[in-house]
Amino acid sequence: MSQVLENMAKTYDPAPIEDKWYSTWMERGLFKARPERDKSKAFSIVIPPPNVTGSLHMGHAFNHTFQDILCRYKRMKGYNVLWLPGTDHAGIATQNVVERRIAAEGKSRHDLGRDEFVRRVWEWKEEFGSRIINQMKKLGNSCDWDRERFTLDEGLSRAVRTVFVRLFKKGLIYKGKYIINWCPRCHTALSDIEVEHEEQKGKFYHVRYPFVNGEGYVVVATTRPETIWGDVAIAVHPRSEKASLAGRTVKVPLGGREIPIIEDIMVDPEFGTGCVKITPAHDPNDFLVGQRHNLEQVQVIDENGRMNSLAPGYEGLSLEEARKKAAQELSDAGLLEKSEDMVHSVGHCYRCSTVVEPYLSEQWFVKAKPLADAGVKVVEDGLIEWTPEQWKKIYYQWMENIRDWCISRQLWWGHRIPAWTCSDCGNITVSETDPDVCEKCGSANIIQDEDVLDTWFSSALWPFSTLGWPDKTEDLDYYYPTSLMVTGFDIIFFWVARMIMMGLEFMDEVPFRDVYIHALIRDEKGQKMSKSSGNVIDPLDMIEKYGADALRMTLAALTVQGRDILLSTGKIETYRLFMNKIWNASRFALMNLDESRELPVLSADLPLALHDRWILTRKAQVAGEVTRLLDSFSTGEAARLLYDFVWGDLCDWYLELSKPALRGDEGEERLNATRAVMADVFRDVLLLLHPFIPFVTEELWELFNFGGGLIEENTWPSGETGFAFPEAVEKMSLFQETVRILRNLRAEARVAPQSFVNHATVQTAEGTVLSQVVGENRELMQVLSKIREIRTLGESAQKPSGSLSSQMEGGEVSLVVGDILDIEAEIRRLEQEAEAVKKNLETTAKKLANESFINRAPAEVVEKERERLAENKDRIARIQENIASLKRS
RNA sequence: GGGCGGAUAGUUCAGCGGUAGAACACCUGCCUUACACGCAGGGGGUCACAGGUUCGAACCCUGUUUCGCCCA
Repeated sequence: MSQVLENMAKTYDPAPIEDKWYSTWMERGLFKARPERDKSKAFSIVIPPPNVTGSLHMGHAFNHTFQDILCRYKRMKGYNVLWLPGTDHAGIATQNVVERRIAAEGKSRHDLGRDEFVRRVWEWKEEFGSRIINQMKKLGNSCDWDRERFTLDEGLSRAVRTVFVRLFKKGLIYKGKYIINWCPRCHTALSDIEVEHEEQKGKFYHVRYPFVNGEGYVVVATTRPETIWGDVAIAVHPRSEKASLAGRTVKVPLGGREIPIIEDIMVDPEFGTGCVKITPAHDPNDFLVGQRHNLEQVQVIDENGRMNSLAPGYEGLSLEEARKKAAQELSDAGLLEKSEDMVHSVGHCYRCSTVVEPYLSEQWFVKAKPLADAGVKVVEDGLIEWTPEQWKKIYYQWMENIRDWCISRQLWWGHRIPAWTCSDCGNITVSETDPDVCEKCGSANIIQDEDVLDTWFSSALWPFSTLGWPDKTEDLDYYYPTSLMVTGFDIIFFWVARMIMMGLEFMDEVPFRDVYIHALIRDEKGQKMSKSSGNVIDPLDMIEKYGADALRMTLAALTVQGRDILLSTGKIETYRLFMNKIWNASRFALMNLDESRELPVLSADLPLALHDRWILTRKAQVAGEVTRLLDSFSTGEAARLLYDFVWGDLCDWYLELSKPALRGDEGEERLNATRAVMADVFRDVLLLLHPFIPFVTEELWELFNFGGGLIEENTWPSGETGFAFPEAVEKMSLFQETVRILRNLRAEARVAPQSFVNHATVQTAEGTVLSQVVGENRELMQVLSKIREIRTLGESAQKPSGSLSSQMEGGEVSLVVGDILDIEAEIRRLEQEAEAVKKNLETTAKKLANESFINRAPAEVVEKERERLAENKDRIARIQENIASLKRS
């Protein structure tokens, strides 16, 4: 045995191989993208940038595996591939992490001051930012790491500023005092989509507001009695029975302010009491009502989510405390009519889950409508294809109802807004370079806005900012628009939609041609993986335990359109076994190819056996199919097809069938032919598997010595090989069926697995395919079924007595066992078989008895049914005969 | 309230007009010279329910039930 084989472990161990090959790929510049002349060859993907301070979770692993499969596939197809990696500065999340860190030192960011705090975040980024990048490498990501970007790096910051300034000058960015979503814990504004709504139990308080003049009161229902302090009006619907109340004045039951009853169509007369209290500073709908009616905005809640001094006696209370106290106070005053249980939807911060407060403050906004209109049009025009298509609808729905985007965040970590307010004239100067003086009055008394931009603002520019924009770069020219965007449905609004809007606005072209939206990874019970529920499966643990290939193959094979993926270690285990299978199959092949270091070449004049022609044909079919599947982003089906082909066709059948020839039992020529076929099949199988499991295939490629450099530098198997024999597929399936029946009969007869049965017969009419198959492959059939002699018998021939038999397409297979010990049992078995055939026969007969079936069904379907009927009739007759003969004996 | 998706073997899921499939799990038996991380054989399903379209429906249509997600 050669050196190579001796070094090949009996069990596949990924650990020593994966790191070795990743460094080799890097050294050889395999992932390096180089723009060239022919633009039609460009294939580019920008990675959805993970949070720089995060670590790789299963969602990333899944997302990246998908992209990596396509990138590697495209390289092998001859494309000029760029997979551009990078990370995101994740404003809120990262700032939170660092704040927590310094809190451990007993300090707040305010103690440090802005500059020092930002310095500390950068420090943290330098320390941990490379972690996730290294984790991506462990997975095998074939990114061009020389082009790695970060949303806060110099170039991207320049892009952000350029975009901000241009949008501002175009009137698409404005500053204003509006009600926004405020996270009292993160101390920042959030955009609408950063709020997660959740159904919660609460109380619906029915509160009396007494009239100022005269007796009586109106009843208003609210879930938030603490905001009564900020009430400035009561609204009724103009066409409801309550409309007559309009114009009267009531007294706010807390604080006693006198407020008017007004009419507004926002009120739903059917809901609650039909009277709504208006608190413009603390409710988004009320805010709009307040604007329409020019109402005062009374703010009674502060930025920490506590009551302020405008609510005397409540100052400093949390909202929950205030709510309780208000309810109590109202009840004591006899002003609480009733309180009922109610489930209502409450907004939470998507970063820290704190209840979000509608909060009145001055913020920056993007006027989204004009941008969204363009974004809808390009999708309608088919310039961006969605897979699966259903997500298009969700996209339209959101884009068509888009609201202005609040982009300012009260954070320190992020792109600081490039706007300077003049203390003298109040003018705002917005500029790409830091200005020294006010552009209007020339005063040097200008102060930069304290806020930073939403991280998603910079992410929206990712497809072009990473390629060098605003500069005109070669990369941008060659790789933009990118080919494909791969991401989860949860960030269609956050990211996909905004990239489309920004791409169109600044590049005048879509950011990507295809969007592939995938599902989420969940645990085996279907729960979302989260640290708090302790059900996280860490991809790095899995890589360490099973190897990156096994994890990748699992993720690929489990991919199904439109369904979440329920992952468990058991599933990864299954695919780890597949790695071992490929490894050992290759080991077997190598043992038999090894004698001559030169690889045998497949040629037309070699004596090919049925199974050779069959495996070559199947391989070509599979190659064609996998190609088609990958072109339509069906990585899951492709992976499953390859799994079945390798394990089922190649290992279970072909390798077993090749053994006699490889032992030399069939002579020199057959030995050579078998080697040539085997080498050819393994070569293509490794190529086809490579995008899915790059490490083990690279290792095996080298062991086989297939040449052509690294495996990925070789050409993708097209499926058109010139070695396809369609008739071999049908013949092989008859061969397999015969063997299966023989094995089954052996088991029925309780023949010990290792012992040989003397003989068996296959009874079939002269000249059938079956008789041909048996005639041409007798020895192999005997080997696989462990029978010394298999004879073919003509239709009318007398079958040897004492045999167990079973029917198959075109004939009867019998295992001759001499004395049948249990004749009764055998009769029962045959009767069962007859019963099954009869059932089939009945359905077929019913169909054929139906005149409209004969008339309307396609001719070939009818023909097939007729054949089936005849076949089943024969089978039953033969079984009956067998039963009768058993009964005679 | 509006929308989307799922319901197929014990479990996880393929299949999406022409006689129901895989993987795990289960049962029987095997260390057969690549692999016991393996091999061979086997059992197991009114394809949620009710209508409809069709010669023919797990598959298409309409309802119902139920689970999950998104938006308000």
